Amino acid sequence: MGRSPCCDKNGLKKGPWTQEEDLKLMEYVQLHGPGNWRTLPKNAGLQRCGKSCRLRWTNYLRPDIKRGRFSFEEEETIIQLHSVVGNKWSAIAARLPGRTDNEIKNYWNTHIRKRLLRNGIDPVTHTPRLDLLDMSSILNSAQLNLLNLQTLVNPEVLKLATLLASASASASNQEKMFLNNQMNDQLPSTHELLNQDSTYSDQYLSSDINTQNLVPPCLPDNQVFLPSEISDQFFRVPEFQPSNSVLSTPMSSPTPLNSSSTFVNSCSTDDDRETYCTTMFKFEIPEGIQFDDFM
DNA sequence: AAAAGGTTCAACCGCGGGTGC
DNA sequence: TGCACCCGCGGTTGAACCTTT
Repeated sequence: MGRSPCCDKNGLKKGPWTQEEDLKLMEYVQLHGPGNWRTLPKNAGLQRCGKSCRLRWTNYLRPDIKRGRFSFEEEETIIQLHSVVGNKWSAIAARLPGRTDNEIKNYWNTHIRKRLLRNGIDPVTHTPRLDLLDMSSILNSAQLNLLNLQTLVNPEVLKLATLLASASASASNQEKMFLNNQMNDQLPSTHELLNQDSTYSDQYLSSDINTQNLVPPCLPDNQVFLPSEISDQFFRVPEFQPSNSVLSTPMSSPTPLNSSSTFVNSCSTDDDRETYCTTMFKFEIPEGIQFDDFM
């Protein structure tokens, strides 16, 4: 015997709710409390199925729902939690008072996910997108355009590229698989990539910026990337510090002038956020890198 | 001014876990 | 133990709205 439908579809209304329906639902729930969604529509005089009523109540009519823009803090919380629990919207919503899972899911799909993709971060794994890293094409084009190199890649992404390139040149297939697994384990998370203002981002955002300063601080100048140098020093994972994070709510924490946090705290629009995040993921190839040595 | 394309988000759908009989 | 039902979750849809050409 198959599962019976949640409600009799015949004669039941679908689509947007009217003010009158909202009123009926709110009055009923205020009197009897939420629950018993199957019998609620009939008792409340609504031509809707229970599911539709529950959804309308939990996502829209509930009195404790917070409407309006997501704050930087909320956005940051969503990214952090998503990196841990994935698409568990209800779990994320539980940590954001007044926000519904549906609202968070929509916000993720329409705003955050796109921004991560634009910044070269896989929104599922929260790591740099390896599918975008066609190493040979990146490095070949780098070689061809060495004199006019303004590649815009996150330093972590470049490290990956150079590591993979050097590994490809010398490693067996098994070694390559091992290397890939190791790197997946050691890659910094999305939040960490967006949260490195205490390391390289300050340099990138400072007014006296120059090419030499753009060398990622965890890599020595003129360093040649070789398989033997795959070590923790290249994957220094910064300690999570919410107060310094990229997406902190304005005025959330006092920070020094010229810091990235100060910059972010001045962000008030989506454009500001986008500009900031884009800046975070830009850098130039340092002059000292010897491409020939690992090609 | 109008058409086309893009974006947003409320609402729907199907599935699965939990529970009671 | 198995079935029916309730409820909640995550994925998807489509209408409304906005932006671009």
